[in-house]
Amino acid sequence: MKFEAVTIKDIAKALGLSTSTVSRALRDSYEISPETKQLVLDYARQINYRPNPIALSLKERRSRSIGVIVSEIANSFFSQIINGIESIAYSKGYNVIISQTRESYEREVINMDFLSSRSVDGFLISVSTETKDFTHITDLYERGLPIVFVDRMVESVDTHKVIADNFKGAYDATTHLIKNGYKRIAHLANSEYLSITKERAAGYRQALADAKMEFNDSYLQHCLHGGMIYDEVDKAMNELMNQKHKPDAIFASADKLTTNSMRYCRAKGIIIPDDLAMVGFSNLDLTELLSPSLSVVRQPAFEMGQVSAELLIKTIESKRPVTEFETRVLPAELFIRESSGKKKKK
Amino acid sequence: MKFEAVTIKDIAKALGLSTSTVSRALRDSYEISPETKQLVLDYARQINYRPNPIALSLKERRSRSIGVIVSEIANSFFSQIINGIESIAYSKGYNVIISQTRESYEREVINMDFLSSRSVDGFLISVSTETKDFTHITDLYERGLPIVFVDRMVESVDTHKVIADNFKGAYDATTHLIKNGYKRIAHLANSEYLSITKERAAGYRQALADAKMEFNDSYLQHCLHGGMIYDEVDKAMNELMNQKHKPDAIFASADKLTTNSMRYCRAKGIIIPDDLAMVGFSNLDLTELLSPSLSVVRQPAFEMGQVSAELLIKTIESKRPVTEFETRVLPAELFIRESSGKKKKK
DNA sequence: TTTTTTTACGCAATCGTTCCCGGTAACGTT
DNA sequence: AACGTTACCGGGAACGATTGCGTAAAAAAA
Repeated sequence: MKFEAVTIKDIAKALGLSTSTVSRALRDSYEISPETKQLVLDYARQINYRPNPIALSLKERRSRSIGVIVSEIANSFFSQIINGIESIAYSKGYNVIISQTRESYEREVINMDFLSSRSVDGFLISVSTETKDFTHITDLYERGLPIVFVDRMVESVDTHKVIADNFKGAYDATTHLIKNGYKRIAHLANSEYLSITKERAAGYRQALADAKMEFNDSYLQHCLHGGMIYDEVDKAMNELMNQKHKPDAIFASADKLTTNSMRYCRAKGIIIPDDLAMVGFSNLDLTELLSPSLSVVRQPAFEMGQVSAELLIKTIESKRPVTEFETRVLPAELFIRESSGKKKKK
Repeated sequence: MKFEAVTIKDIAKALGLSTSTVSRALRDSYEISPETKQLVLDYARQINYRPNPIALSLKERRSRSIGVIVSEIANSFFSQIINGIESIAYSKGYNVIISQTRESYEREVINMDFLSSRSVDGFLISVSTETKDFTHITDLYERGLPIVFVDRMVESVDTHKVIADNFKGAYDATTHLIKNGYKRIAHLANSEYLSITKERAAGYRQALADAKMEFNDSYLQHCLHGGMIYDEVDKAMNELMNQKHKPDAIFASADKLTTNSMRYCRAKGIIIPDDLAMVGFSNLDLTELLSPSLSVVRQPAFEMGQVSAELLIKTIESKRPVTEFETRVLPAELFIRESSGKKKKK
């Protein structure tokens, strides 16, 4: 099936003008007489002329589109980020092309490759949990393609970064558990490769240290795919719960880690918070409907998306190569609900 | 910032050939000698040549991209559909551009307009709850742009449609409530404009009729934005619960209707299922973690996405205008959990 | 050896748009 | 009267790739 669009040539022919004149009239050039302009404009509106963005892209060597690399759009955190990105991008005339890695390094490479060959003008990236080799990113970066990291960044690449205050979020969550009387607080962490994992773990450890509590290495478990796969959470939780001194609280550092560890507790008959308290990093909007309702550290995902899109577009549209980059840290907020209720005396 | 890509001309110049020869060599044309082919191929690989898809789009008058119009990607149902679409589209070399209406007619028009001017080769549409005027769709359809409807379709447009068995899903859900002893079953329905709303309401009414139960008009409440806005659910629930003979069960016909009516019950101290049983159309993957766990009619969203993408791409790539269209109806499955437990005797 | 066929490549048009060059009037300035 | 300005507009190259057509050289057939 084919679908014919109106071009500048059609207007030129119909009006007995040249394409140059029509083009200039449409762009409101000073070299065109007001009458001709009006003529062209009226006719263009009448036949519903739309400039062909593909021809423009070819000519201007830019596509006015940005590529977004996230792990999963089904994850509230990322879908909120995307909403923020779109709100800015659309207002500035940019198209947003979303690509999901599902936490696979391989898919990240393939997708970025695909999008860069589709001539996106820049990337907004939250790297996959598996990614430890960054050459696919640095290659593009070195060829001059603007890149902004959101949430999960690559330290070694010098560009704009937008993150939540992971350290403080983790610190607050852990401190909250401590204040509520929990003594053996475990940390269910994301992939070790991620920047956010390190930052959150640091906040967790600092909170323990400030409360003069000992850090126990066996209370720290990592999940390579951020809890996306139930089995890895199951395994990690078993490691935690099969110890002699099992934890009485868990600080989970990702959305799926949190929900899947709740699933685990359901399956094993572990009562939250009586047997095990729980706080997680999560942007779920159903936390208060869960059983029990879930205490979370919530990141300002929408704003993170907005800020990162603004920074990216600013970089794309900059005339001179950008050399000064900023790292924006947005606050993360702790919401206290039932899952981390005060520890009951036995 | 600019980012120079290597073109076919660079290869031609470097190898002392014409661009035609290079092009043909890359496409493995028979008119190019094996030696020249090898030369070109080797060099192309060496300098990492990628054909410019924008130039191709301009020439071939197609973009190899499809536009997807959904209400919200944060909705599990739609994000699963999108995953299905992407799985097919990427394998066939198509790009997927996602656009959210947030149930706004205005945004639907703007977004479709934007995407069609960006030369998508076809649309996969699930109309917004507000949409009752379809001229923005029929205009494109009449100009020959392939369109496939997913889930929420427009009856009057003759094209491929992919839906779940809404009638049966609703019938099963209602019948299940009846069998569990509920006598006054209300239906919290989506926007009246939607095809799915009518189908589900029909299933609901048929189930009542088959059980020789009376249909009570005051037990049917519509929400124009599919429950996306809490206030409309609050209002509808108040209408239901402030009656003299208030319902003892609710069949909610959308994801957000279900979760927001649970919020309502929480807020009002209504115990589910003791005071009010609940079954909803939902593709949430957290239903078993809710309090109480939620009985749902689940649609095969991923498959719906796959099937619709296949139909769309088949239409796009068809040489002759397509005149035979199909409507694929996929089964919806009822999952029974706590929220619709057997009615307790008072 | 001559003619025909085949092989292997280049030229140029094309897609829709912009923009650098021009060019031509009409008018004003010496 | 001769030249410069200004206002308006058109021709055509360019962006990157494909492709119909033309053609030289080589190979095959006569």
